[in-house]
Amino acid sequence: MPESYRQEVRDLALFADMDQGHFETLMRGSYVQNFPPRIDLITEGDTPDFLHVVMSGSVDLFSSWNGRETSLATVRPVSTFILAATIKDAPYLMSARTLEKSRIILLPSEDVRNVFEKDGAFARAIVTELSQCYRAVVKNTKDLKLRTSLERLANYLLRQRWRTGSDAFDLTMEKRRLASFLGMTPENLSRAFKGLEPYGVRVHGNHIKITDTEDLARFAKPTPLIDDHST
Amino acid sequence: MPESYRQEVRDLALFADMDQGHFETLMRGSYVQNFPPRIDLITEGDTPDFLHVVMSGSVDLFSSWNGRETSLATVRPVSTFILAATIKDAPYLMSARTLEKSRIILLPSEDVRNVFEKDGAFARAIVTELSQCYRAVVKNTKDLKLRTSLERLANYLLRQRWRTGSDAFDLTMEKRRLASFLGMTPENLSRAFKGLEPYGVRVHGNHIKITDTEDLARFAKPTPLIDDHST
DNA sequence: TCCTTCGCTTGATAAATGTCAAGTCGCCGA
DNA sequence: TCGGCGACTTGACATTTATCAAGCGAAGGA
Repeated sequence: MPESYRQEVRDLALFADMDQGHFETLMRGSYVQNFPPRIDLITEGDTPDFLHVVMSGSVDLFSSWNGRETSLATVRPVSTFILAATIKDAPYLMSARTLEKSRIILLPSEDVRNVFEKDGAFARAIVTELSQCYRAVVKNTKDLKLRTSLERLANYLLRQRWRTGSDAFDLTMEKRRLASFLGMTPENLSRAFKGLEPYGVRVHGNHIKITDTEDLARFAKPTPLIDDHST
Repeated sequence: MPESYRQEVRDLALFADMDQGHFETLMRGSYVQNFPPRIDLITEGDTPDFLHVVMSGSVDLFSSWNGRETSLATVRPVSTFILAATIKDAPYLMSARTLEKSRIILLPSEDVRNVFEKDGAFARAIVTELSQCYRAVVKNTKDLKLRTSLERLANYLLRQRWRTGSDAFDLTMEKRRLASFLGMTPENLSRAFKGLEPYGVRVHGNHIKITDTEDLARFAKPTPLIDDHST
């Protein structure tokens, strides 16, 4: 087994405090794999084989029903996905595909469950991770149910501004995926960008410039209870 | 401290396997309280004082933003709420109010966190509970983003049919709250019920009768990946 | 360089959903 | 028994959002 990624995994909050022997057990069955862009990693409804850890690149979590599809989240390094399904040994609720070239570590689900049963520190780390995920989804639900698409876009842009620390930034995903993530069509997103021009939003391709943050915020009315993704 | 509710709590999956001494610690600071209907229990944005356990009655979890309000979930006996906020010691993302007369046990958040840090079995039980909650919210998000309001109502009715095991049942909440829960206005819900008549849905007050399940299911296209709330 | 492809935009239109106002109905207390 | 309140319904209308079709324009391959 290559040593190259052992330390990267060990440094993750999820694995940092666990027993060394248990960690070895996990690593023994694990492997790392490089995927090209647009490769399907998992399909919703399947049973978890591996816990996935994204080391580089990015992964789209999405779901389909009745011919429709929606993007639910983007996983960026370094974090895991499908943790809940792995622990419960329940079917995936979302599908996953790489967005770009990605390096992903695979930990056999059964090993993860076995170690989880024995290792209290690991269980506590999982609680922390799951709490974070749970709260993120709740915030997303509030965003969807309480705001119009224009308001969702405005707040999304303010979050990006906060994340990058700059009034000018590039969108981190295609507009079509952003539209899906925000729960609207690409056409509607295009018009929503236009609709935010009066509030000081300039768009050139995927480059965004916010010329009047105060004005945009007055419209968007951001709140940490929806828009602060760190707590 | 009254012994009356000790065993009820101990029997909950969340507390069943934990160390006896730790359980005593939790119970020492706890108390039970009876609330009338429509009483506010917690307000979003506040910091968790107590983990709440609903022993009887029911509690509405909701959220407000910019003068709008939406119902996110109903908590029924016996289960807890605001577990994630308690563990993370982060602000509540939802408000809670009793829907009916309710008996609720309150466990000081700090005690919960202290025991969580020491007790692996408790941590594992929390993981199980949080996984369940997380997956429930993801399913709800898929319901919201992939379905129209008519489809959401149709699938809701099929879930109720499944839950009660009968083609005829009463709605468990006011229509206005059901509308809010399903992400629509009361007016729209009223029309949606009408829109499902051709598929064999009869409504009299809050009594529902499904005369042609096959037909309704053909329209609703339920899937366990959204509608099975047990996994 | 030219051509194709694909994502994006735009316009016209349709469908879904929300808003406002007025009514109906049933329940509960005086 | 009689109001009166509140939830629900209904109709008319406005707004939001989706759909369909056409066109634009940048990126990449022949």
